[in-house]
Amino acid sequence: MSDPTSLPARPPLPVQNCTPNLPGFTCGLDATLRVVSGKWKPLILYFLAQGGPTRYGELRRSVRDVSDKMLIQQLKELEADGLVKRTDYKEVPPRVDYSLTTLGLSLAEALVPLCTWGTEHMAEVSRVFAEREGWTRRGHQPTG
Amino acid sequence: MSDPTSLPARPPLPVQNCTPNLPGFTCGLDATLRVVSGKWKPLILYFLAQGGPTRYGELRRSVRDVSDKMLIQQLKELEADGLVKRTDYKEVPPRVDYSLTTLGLSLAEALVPLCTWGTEHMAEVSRVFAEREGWTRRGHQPTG
DNA sequence: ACAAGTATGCACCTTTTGGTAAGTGCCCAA
DNA sequence: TTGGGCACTTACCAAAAGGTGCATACTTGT
Repeated sequence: MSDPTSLPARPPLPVQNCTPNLPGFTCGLDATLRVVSGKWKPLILYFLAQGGPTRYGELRRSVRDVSDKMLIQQLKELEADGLVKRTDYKEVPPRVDYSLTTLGLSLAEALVPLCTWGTEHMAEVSRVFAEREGWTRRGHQPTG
Repeated sequence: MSDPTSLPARPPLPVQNCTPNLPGFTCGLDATLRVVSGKWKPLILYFLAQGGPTRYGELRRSVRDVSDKMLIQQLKELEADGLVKRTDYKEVPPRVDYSLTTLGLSLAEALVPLCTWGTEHMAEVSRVFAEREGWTRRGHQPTG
């Protein structure tokens, strides 16, 4: 009956919507991950979702440890993907700000469950990563 | 009133839960992305969520174009992260299967909105990617 | 005996991603 | 005149991710 090889009566599939569609994407999730993956993109999305239109410099200061090159690059990609809008006020000294588009906002909304999951299971995930990488090297007080 | 510089009365923040927490993760989303990013991981999660315990070979055939090295590697990582369980039946010829853990299943559930988003906006995303990369090289009729 | 299938491991290489440091053109303050 | 802030840009480099192909040890089928 509970023979692992037969696997009867599957409970409701959690990851539906994941049907291979357009060329280049294996599924919706794949498409999504391509636009959000990038070391700083989630953070950028996060800050823009929170703060609304944000100037470059401010964003730069908000997203800690990001370099100019990286920030610009990720912003450009997000812009090219239609997730953020860049507004250049053509002033001098330069003034530019970035905000989420409707698409970007909808993505940010879709990300909420992932944020929640990550927050809830961060301890587990963190623990496992700590061992894989040399994470405790600087000594941020492990167990002892 | 709708002066872009003043931004009054923010609507509800969509990406809450994204508060910097444990060392190594900037936010929950960051933690989540670290465990799901990997070229084949979403697909693996997808198939496991659909099919339940799946033998290596079957998975290999399901996840099209994946190589042994990659599949094994991603499975190992997913296993190390506590998302999938590997069962070795110690038979000969070898028989091993992979299934989602409770944690893996909960993640798969959290991924659903992303799948949906990706599916809904795949056309847009695909279009933009087509131009960025050399996507049209095989000639799937561009504009001209 | 030989090929094929089973689930991996390993060596080597290319591509992608991320990071550092410097420079640009413009203005303002000291 | 020097220095700083603004929003970038560029050249170069290191690290991570991904890919190819061969090897293993054992069994079944031809």
